[in-house]
Amino acid sequence: MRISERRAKKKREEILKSAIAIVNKKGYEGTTMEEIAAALLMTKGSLYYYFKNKDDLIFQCHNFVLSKAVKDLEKCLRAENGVSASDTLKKMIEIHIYYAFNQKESLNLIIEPKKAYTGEYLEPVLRLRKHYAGLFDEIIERGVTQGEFVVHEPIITRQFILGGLNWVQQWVRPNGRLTIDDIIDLFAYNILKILK
Amino acid sequence: MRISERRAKKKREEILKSAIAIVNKKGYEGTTMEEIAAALLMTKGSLYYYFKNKDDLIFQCHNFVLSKAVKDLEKCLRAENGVSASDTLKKMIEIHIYYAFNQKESLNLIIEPKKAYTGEYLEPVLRLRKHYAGLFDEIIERGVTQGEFVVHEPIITRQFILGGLNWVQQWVRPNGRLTIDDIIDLFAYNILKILK
Amino acid sequence: MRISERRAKKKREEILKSAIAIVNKKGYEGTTMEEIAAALLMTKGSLYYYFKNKDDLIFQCHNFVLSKAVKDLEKCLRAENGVSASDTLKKMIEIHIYYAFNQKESLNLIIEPKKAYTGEYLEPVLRLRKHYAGLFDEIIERGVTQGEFVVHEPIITRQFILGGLNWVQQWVRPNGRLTIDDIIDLFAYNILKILK
Amino acid sequence: MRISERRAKKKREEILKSAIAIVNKKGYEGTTMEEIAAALLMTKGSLYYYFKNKDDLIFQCHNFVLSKAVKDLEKCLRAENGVSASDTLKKMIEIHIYYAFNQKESLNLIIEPKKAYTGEYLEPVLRLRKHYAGLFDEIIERGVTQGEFVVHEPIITRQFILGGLNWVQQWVRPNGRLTIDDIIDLFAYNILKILK
DNA sequence: GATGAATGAGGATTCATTCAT
DNA sequence: AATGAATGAATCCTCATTCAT
Repeated sequence: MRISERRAKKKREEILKSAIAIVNKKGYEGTTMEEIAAALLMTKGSLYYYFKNKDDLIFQCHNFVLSKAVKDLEKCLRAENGVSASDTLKKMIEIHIYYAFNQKESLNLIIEPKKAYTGEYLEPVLRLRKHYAGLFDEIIERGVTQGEFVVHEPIITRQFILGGLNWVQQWVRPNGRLTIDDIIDLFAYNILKILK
Repeated sequence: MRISERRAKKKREEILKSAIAIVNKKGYEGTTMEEIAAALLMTKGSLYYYFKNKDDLIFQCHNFVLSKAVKDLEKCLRAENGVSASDTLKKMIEIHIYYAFNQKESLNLIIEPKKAYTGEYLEPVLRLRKHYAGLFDEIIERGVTQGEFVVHEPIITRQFILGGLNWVQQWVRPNGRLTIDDIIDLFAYNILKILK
Repeated sequence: MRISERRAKKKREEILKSAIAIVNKKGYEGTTMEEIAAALLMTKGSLYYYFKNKDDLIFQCHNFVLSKAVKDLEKCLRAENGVSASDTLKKMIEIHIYYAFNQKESLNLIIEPKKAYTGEYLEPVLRLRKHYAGLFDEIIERGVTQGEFVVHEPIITRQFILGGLNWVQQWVRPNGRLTIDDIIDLFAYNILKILK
Repeated sequence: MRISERRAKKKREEILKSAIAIVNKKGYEGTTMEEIAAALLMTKGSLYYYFKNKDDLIFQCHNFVLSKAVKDLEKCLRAENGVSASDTLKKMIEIHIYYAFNQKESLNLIIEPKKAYTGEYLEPVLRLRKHYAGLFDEIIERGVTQGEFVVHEPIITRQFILGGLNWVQQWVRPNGRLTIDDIIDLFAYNILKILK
């Protein structure tokens, strides 16, 4: 029981990972169950053994990666040592860009949830996204409290910052003139200019 | 001929405008030819007299709006009076947000062109977008030249700024707590903080 | 406009008639859109030009024939001349058996509507059936009023009678020992025995 | 062997009983192997250890119930005490209605066997049904022989009566205005009117 | 120019069935 | 005996596209 359950979970993750790659290449509507199955050398029907339907599968793709990213951000945010808000934020920017870049295939923050998800799946997606965004609110607030940041309308500012960060997936290409670390530095530099 | 040509052109624009409204609401994949036709009290078939196919039509929607936005931006950029770079940029931000707000989907800069457009349509879209972005580069450069802005790596900074601006589409809702004008002010405020 | 409308209606009826034959041979679930289309030398897709979906098509099949039967029964019931209730009823039996026999392919009173129809289609089917049954109630009631019939619990009795009549489709075969007219006579004889 | 055989038989019956309940609720096509298995806390696959395939299983459901009904009818018919044909018939009506009411679908005499059963299963079903009907012929004949009934064309009359009885399935609902016993009385009353 | 009608290529989903373990 | 997993055929339905009139 234990074993088969674990095996099933592993398989589910395997499917998710493969599906994520396809979804991010072709988009939500552009991806077919057929294609996902084929990439795994399975048949369409088998997918339905592991996922209720396409919406479910795609939803779990999104969830899978976003949850991981959230966990990373939270760890960074909860670090107990006396790190300044600026440094924590910079670390968070790094994490975000890491996901957007290395896991581009998996964390599509760009798609509009309302178009991609319906009914029962929409709400959890929105919740998770809100949570994700909230982590940035938290660090901004902390910076303000500690007198490190000066922010007018923090929510709008956070929206602006996240927009800039998300946009990375649209244009950053590996092997560009600048390294990822360069970009992270520049972004952090710009963002701190806004917040100070 | 002349007359009929002109009439056809007018009809084409009429279709575009109606289609844009629908695309804005339902998105690219969510829009059907049927729906576009119905809204104009035409039949599906007739659309094919004016547009080669759906991709063509949607492409032209995008083009139509983006071109108008470009024209607006250019007019603002070319205004000969001695406006400061800051003020010009603020005006440009206003224009962008206006379009992002009112023409949501047809000016969907968030869409990855490589996903949405194929073959003959991809290249013009990319070109126009590059042009659009270039207008922001231009104003930044001007500000730098005139000693008004101080920018490190202007392209990266512009990408960041445009990201923040494009993202507006995803979250600005009419009747929110803040008015569009408030948001424009806040965005300009933040952006100028980066650039100064 | 007139013409094309009329042509469409004719086509719709053509489809219905063909579909009716198939549905009655294979049953509701056993019939596929493919099959219906093939029988008409059309493609599946075309059916959807005329009918919203399978439920709609099947519903209209049922409706088409049942409505005709109802009309026939009503004409017979409303005949102004001083026909006795017995004679009217006999005529109605004849009509019912006529449909069950000659139009066996089309009037399947046997299928359980609740299983075959869903949502929006169930209610009209039930209503029409109730109406059909009501016509028999009417003649029974008339007979009672006129002192011609003596009936205890007319609804139950009518249910019993209609059951016996509907059953005809299960066993009457053309070219049996008895003619249809024989069967009608025998049924009328038995039914009148119940009612008198 | 003996023991395991007996255990298998018991299991088979257990499955049948559970399946019958489901089939009664959802009908032949509406029932899935999955569902039957789930109700028994088994998996789909296991069912195939006990039954060749779905047709087999459903056929045996039908058989199981119909055989029991036949047995009940026969017991009633063979009762040696000097019961009148009328009383025997009334008892048979009671049995039929009891089954029609409680075992709705699995004793679905309304289903056209040729539609539901194929190949090897069709013939036994037809045979059993014929036998079932024959029991009613028998009592009618006995009544005639004993001078209790007067029947013209007994086969047609029996068809009519059985039709009325089978139809019960379609309309009797628990908690109606009349009790089952009321309905049995009324049916018997009407049927005897025909036969006398 | 316009349209009614038809088409056909998919795509999601269901489910009976199989089979290695 | 049982099951988890996989399969594939079948089925409904959508929609861009075509074309004769």
